[in-house]
Amino acid sequence: MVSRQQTESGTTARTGVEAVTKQRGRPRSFDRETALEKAILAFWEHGYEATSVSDLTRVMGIGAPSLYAAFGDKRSLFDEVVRVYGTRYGSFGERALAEEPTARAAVERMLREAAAEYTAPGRPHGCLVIHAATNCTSPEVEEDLRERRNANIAAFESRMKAGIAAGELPAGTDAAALARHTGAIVQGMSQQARDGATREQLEALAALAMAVWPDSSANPARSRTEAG
Amino acid sequence: MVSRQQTESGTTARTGVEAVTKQRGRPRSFDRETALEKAILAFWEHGYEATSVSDLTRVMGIGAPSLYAAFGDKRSLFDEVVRVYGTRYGSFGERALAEEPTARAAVERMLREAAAEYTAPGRPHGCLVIHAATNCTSPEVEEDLRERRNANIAAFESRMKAGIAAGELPAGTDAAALARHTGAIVQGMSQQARDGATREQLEALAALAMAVWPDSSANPARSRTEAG
DNA sequence: GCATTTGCCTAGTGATCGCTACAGAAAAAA
DNA sequence: TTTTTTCTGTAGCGATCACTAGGCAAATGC
Repeated sequence: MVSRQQTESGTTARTGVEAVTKQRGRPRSFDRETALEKAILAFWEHGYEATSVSDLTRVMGIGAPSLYAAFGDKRSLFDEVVRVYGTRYGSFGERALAEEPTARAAVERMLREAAAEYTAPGRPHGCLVIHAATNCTSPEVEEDLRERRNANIAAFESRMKAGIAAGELPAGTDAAALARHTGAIVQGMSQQARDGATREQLEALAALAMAVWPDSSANPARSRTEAG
Repeated sequence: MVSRQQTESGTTARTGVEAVTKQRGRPRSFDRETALEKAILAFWEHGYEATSVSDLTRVMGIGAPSLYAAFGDKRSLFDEVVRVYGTRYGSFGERALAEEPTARAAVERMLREAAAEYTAPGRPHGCLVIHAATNCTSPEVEEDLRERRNANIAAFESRMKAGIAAGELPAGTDAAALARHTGAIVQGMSQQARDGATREQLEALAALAMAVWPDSSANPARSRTEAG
């Protein structure tokens, strides 16, 4: 009765085969997935506290009781929003870390993609995880996203340590500092995307930031028109 | 009758000589400056929206009517808080830019001091201007601090351009990108200070970030225990 | 058809928001 | 002292907050 409401109704897995059983009562008059996407955009743009339930019902196109029946309370809706956001919009970092052959290539790709993602047209700028729960009345929400941010930095560090172990980075490389630096660049890029920076400006920033890597070439701060 | 209430009462400048004229009515029962400092700390820690007027009256130790009589409404109190914060806590950047002989030395000092300021004990961590007005219901407050952040980046850029003109930086240096990069580092440091980073961690991050400068030495990402 | 189940809509809950009217209290001016 | 001026405390304003009770609507099961 409780958890049932928050899952997509109409499908049940039975004996390994997905069987569609007709729901008994009145069917939902809205599409849960598109309503969730609207909620993602609203929370993304205005943050957890500044997005009221009446804001949500307006942009989702449903009444408050429908929202509570389908998603639980505001907090659990936000939790789902953060989870889906992570897989739908915030996974480029993990993907780069997992797919690129070196830590350096992974971070370079991540920063380049961040410049594009954080300024993508038709979406709120910047990163939801970085901005949606700052200055919250309820500390739990704030703490939840804080842990995600710190987990990201920890993931950077472990990837860099793997790079050191693999010999792709010098043995003396300070993985923790490099990871924190990468996190600061990502967070700073997200902030500046919110503050109106363009994709090109963020790309230049990111390219410059790559100069801190041990095997970088000299004179990175030269303009691209001169240095190529 | 309107602006009078918001200034410190009891002193009036007359014919160039500061004359203390006794106030006519009942004197204020609290010290306006210490109450303002409490408000600074409250807004600094929780941000504009998450700090309610009742929060303010509690930490300031005064009633709501006294607050409104002495500081105007919540918005104008926040404006004063931001202004005083800027001179009291947020001026280390300007000072470094103005006092250091080179742009590079100025940024290096600014980042080093930021690591200390953003983690100073007994105060909220991070920067009020960066964090206190994200996700606001009223866009004006958000825009006000956004303009301050962008003005800071513009100040970085003009200092770097001056450095190029003075010959202390290579002529091809991309001042705009370097300024945005510096802004990203500062904003990232502030975010990480809020997320629990220590002063030492931020100092390592800042030292690493200085490697993007044209005249930096090689292999900056090495640990200090090995390289220094 | 009828009963059951489930979702939607109206209308509201108590709590808190920013803010203020009003009366009493404390000072100087008369 | 009395009057005038200003501040303080109580008490409450309308608006909005997150949230929900209750009745109706729309589907299936019989």
